[in-house]
This record gives sequence, structure tokens and C-alpha cells, in this order.
Amino acid sequence: MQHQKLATIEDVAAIAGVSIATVSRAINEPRKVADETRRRVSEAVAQTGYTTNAMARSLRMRRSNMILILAPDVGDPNFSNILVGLETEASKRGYGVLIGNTQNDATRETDYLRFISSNQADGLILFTGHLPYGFGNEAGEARLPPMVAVNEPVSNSDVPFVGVDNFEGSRVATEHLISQGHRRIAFIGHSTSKAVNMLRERGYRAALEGQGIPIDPRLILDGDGTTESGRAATEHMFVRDVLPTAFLCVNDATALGVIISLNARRYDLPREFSVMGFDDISFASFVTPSLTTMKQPRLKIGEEAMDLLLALLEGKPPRQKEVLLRAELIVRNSVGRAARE
Amino acid sequence: MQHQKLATIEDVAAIAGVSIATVSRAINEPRKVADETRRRVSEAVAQTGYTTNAMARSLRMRRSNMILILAPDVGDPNFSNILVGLETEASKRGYGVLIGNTQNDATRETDYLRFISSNQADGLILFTGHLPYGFGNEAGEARLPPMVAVNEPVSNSDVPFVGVDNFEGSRVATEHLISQGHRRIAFIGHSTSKAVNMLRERGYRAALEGQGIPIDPRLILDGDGTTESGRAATEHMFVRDVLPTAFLCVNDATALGVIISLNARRYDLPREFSVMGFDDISFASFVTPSLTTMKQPRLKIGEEAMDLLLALLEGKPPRQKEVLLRAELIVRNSVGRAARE
DNA sequence: GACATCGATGTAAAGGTTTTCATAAATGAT
DNA sequence: ATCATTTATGAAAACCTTTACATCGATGTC
Repeated sequence: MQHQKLATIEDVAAIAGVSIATVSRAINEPRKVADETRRRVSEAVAQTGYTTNAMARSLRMRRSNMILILAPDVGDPNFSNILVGLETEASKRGYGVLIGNTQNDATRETDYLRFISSNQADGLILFTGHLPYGFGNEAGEARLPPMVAVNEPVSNSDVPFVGVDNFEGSRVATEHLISQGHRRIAFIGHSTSKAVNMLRERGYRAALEGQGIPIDPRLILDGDGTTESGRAATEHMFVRDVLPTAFLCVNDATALGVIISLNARRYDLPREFSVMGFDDISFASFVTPSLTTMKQPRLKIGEEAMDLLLALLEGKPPRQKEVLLRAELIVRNSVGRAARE
Repeated sequence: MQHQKLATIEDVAAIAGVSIATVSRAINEPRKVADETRRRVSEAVAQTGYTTNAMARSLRMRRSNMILILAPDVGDPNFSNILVGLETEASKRGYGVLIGNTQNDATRETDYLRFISSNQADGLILFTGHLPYGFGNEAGEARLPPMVAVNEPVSNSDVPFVGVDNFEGSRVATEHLISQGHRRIAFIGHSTSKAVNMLRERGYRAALEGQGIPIDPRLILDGDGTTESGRAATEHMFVRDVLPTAFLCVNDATALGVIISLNARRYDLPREFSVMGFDDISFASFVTPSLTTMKQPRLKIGEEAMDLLLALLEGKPPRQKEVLLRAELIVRNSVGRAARE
């Protein structure tokens, strides 16, 4: 049952009484063939149920119309919505999307490059923040396909990046807190080396400075971006008794840790403390109190990135090295007016 | 830069001083060529950086080593981990994974079938619970590729299904509640027409009956599987003043609604009410109180499903129409001993 | 009427493999 | 020494397209 011999272009040609070249043209460049012929061809196509064999086509045309997406973890809710955006745009433009779940494993990354080197994919989307291991090594020099980075820019390279404007987003977030009367605002960061963290911290500082609020270094703490580190940072503040009225967190996971810690201490949120996150991950609306945060336009990021990559594939040079999209302020219930000074 | 003309099998053959047939054999069936020749070939391969062109290979072999995954929403956290499992297994076996995000749109579903009919994919994984629209219609009759369903079985078909044992899982969940002294246990369901709901409700009934606990129909409520419906069902119970000591919910989303409702009424959980979910979605551990639930072995489901599909592709008949995996009881903090009778 | 132009179609090459079949050498049996 | 068998290799076909080039008739120009 498997191989009931699909109709080929020859079958169609025979039925329509034309050559295979004409069939090909009738399908791909309809205006190049006479009306009558075109009609006969499409009739023959309908009759045979012909679909062009993508393999033969790709072989001949030296392009597969496939895009490879390399991500450390497709299941990560932060990534998966970008993925949806990528897929939507690709599909709209007639491209297919191939996924490579690298699990941050160098071997697997290298392994996925076979899709590129064997012509199974024309372009590459990178979630990883670095070039895949295995490029530019040994024989034959690098053979870099067109690529675009999302989620994290690729350092030391000119790979175009599409992402959220972290600086601006963080500034807006901080200003939101300030507008609610907060002046002692803590920043719970990721590790300082991360580019994302740096930008978000800068946005925080810029907002404070812009409003003439002095920056208290004791209110700026490092973490590692996890819920646990959010909790740890909060506890640390209570131990040292240097307390803010609001916490701005580098991401929602961290903010969740802060909330859990404050809830455990029986504080009434947001009356006694305000907490803000960044990202708007799926459970942000389910925490109690639901989390006020900056929403990453993930779908849009995916679409833009794919759009850029496809433009690259069509030979257009990238207009800009970086496309930054605005994060959107999502007001929920974790931020209230500052109760104390 | 794009097309620096990759090395072909001919280049390798020339360097190694053999025919292309021998190169092909040296690569694909090494034991069929003499040691010395094999050595020369692999040297030439290394020297040229040759990789076999997958398109040419697929064209000739009439198989692409690609699997198409059709899912309504790849971003859904319930799906994405299955996806990871699918991808892991496929990758391990040398297959690539193509994603089709259908968004429950019939047009898009049909559109993705082009991957099948154009030979770009050898098999199909279905998340949708139904055959894609466009199969078995008009000319040429159906051309069904080997396929396997996950997440939801395909009704009225003999498509093999890999999923969680809902009946058994629900029974275990109910027994856990009973073991904590609960006897008045509510079941907040999905719409009764859903297969998943039916099985989980049956498991619930079976557990109660097994322990000789009478079933109170007033404690069985319908919903639609959303958080909102969980909340609504809970409110409904308070209005009618028919109260359980524990809530067993058809899924975690519903359980979350129940918890939110109870929290809002200022009950102390799990002292005054116990709540149990099913699925173990990512935020289950972040709610307060963190949710006791039955964990779906999503990774494993993905792996098993892919394993089954690949077996099918290799011509082995499926051993069974349904592979049911055990759900695992995850004890967190939303279930306590029954305080009242 | 000669000639260039144009439109529609066909012929054949090229794209890079895998695999059948044939050939040749080496080995083993008698 | 002869023949049968095995092992290692090569030549060529097949997989199915797209497309450069050639052909041919029709149309238009001078």
C-alpha cells in the first residue's frame, strides 16, 4: 500500500498531450503557456492527483524551502511561542520548519548541521546565542548559511538579531513603579554577565536617574534568573534589613520567587510590597497576586525573525543588524501604590 | 559565498581513485568494500568535507527520513514536552522533525499534507484527534502515510495511539484522596463528550466504588477544562451548599480555578479543603498551595510514539492499537487530611 | 517579399545519489 | 588443472524535476 507509485510529471504530460517542460511551466510560470494548454494541463493534474516531487525539485534547484530552527529546549514556554511565530510566517511563505532540540549539547548541535550541509535546509534560526559548534572548523572552512538569531544575540558576530527592547522595556517598567509612588525600588538581576540582564539593569538605572531618584546599590542584587534565586534574594534583603517598597525583577521566574517569599512571610501584596516581572510567561496571570509585568511580543518576534531570514535568502541584505520590538506593559495585581516612603 | 559548490560523490571518487558506486558503498555498507579501499575513501571524504546530498538521496530512495508533526498549537505547554520527546527519539534514530502548527484550521491542515504528498515526509504524528482534512477525498483516493496519534486518539480509525492511562491515573488520584480520609470528593469534569473526561470520571467512580463509598451525583460537575470553569464550578457548589472535603479536577487548569476560588474565600488550604489536579503542567508547582496532581509522562509519550511510528515505517505491524503509560502521583501541598467528615 | 521579433513548445542536459547487473580477480573444491 | 564460488569493483540506469537552448510558426516592419 505504501508505494502505489505516485503520478509524475510525465504522466501528466502524456495525458495533456504536451512535453514535461510545458507541464513544469504551466505549474510554475503559468503566464508562459497558452491558455488552452494550461487548461489541459491543470485538468490532467486534477485527474492524476499529481503533486510535484519536492525532492527532485530541491535537487535540481539547490534549495529545499526548509528552515532549521536550533533551540536548546523547544518545550521552554519562553521559546515555544516564538516558535509558533516563526512557523506561522514560514508557512505563510511556503517554507517548512525543521526543529532541532539541542539541549545545549555540543554534539547534538553539530549533528543538526547535517541538515544544512546536506541541503535539507536553506537557512537557520538560532535560539542558542552562539554559533553552533562545528562551524568554521577544519576542512572546507565554514559554510555558513543565512541565519538570524532570536532570544539571544550571537556575540562577536554579525548575525542579525530580532528581539525585545530590553533597555526600553525595563525603563517603562521602572517608570510604572515610580508612577505608583515607589522610590525605593529593588532590582533583582540575572548574572551580571548576561547581555539581557545588563540592558534591563541599565533601563532601571536610566528611569531612576531620569526622575532624579538616587540609586541605592544595596537594592541591586544578583541572581541567576530562577525562581529559587528570586526567593534567595528576597530573604537576603530581610536579613540585611534593607527593604524596598517595590521589587523589579529581571524576569518573571525571579519575580515568582520574590512573591513566594513575601507570601510565606505573610505580607499582604500588593499593599505592603509591589513586585514586577519581565517576560509575561504563561503562569504570570495565575500566581496570587497575578503578576504585573512587561510582555515580550513573542509571536511577533518569531514572525519578524522569519521574515528577515527569508529576505536574506532572497538575497536582500539585512536593513539593520538588530530589530528591537517594544515590550508591552501588562498591568495585573502585583503592583500597588507605595504604602510607605 | 552562498554556493561555493559543495563536494559531490564524484569528487570523492576521483580523489580516492575508485568509482562513485564504491564510495556510496564505503559510506553506507562499509563491510562490502575492502579495508584498503575503505581507508582511501574515508580519507578523501575527510579531505573534501563531503556530505551526501540528502535531496539526491531521498529522490533515489523514495524516502526522506523526515516526520511531520501536526499539532493545533506547538506553544501549548501540554504539547511542547511531548514534542521534545518526539524530537529526541527521532533525532536519535537519524530522522528529522518537521512541524506543522495547524491552529485548528482545516485549510492549514490540508496545506501541510503537501509535505506528505510531495515526499518530504515519510510519516505523520497527529495531535489533533482527527485525520487531517483532505485525506481520502476526491481523485486518487486517500494516500495515508504511516501515522501515530498522541494527546488524543483518532476516533473511528485504526490509527495507533500513545497516551496516558486516564482511567488508571484517575483511580490512583482518587484513592490518594481517600487514603487521606476524604469521603466526600467532588469531581470537576470537562465536557462529558470528551473521551479524556469520560475515562477520568470512570476512574474516579471506580475508586469510590472500590472503597464502598457511595457516589453523590451532586458532587459531579461539568466544566470545559479551563481555569474559569474550575472557579465557576466551585462557586456553584457554595451557592448550592453541597460541599465536598476534596476536589478532584479533570485537569490542572481546572484545579487552578478551584484553588483561586477557595483562596478568594479565604479558606486555608489544604487544611480546610484539598484539591487535586491531573497533568502536572508547568505552573502546578508554582501555585499556592502547590498542586498535588498526576503527572503525564510527556517526554516518554513522545518517545514511545515516535518509536512506534518508526517501527511502522520499517514495515513492522503495530503490536497494539493503544499504548497506555502510567501517570505518576506527584504529592505537593494542595492535599491534606480530611478535617471534617 | 525579406527579415527581425515574438510566443509557444519541445529536446536534452544537469542535479547527486543508490543499486542492479556485469566483470574480473581471487579463492576453494575436485 | 579445471571449474564453481566468492569477493571487490565498475558501468549505467533510475529517481523526477527545472531550464538553457533550439525550433517553428505567426506577426509586424521596412
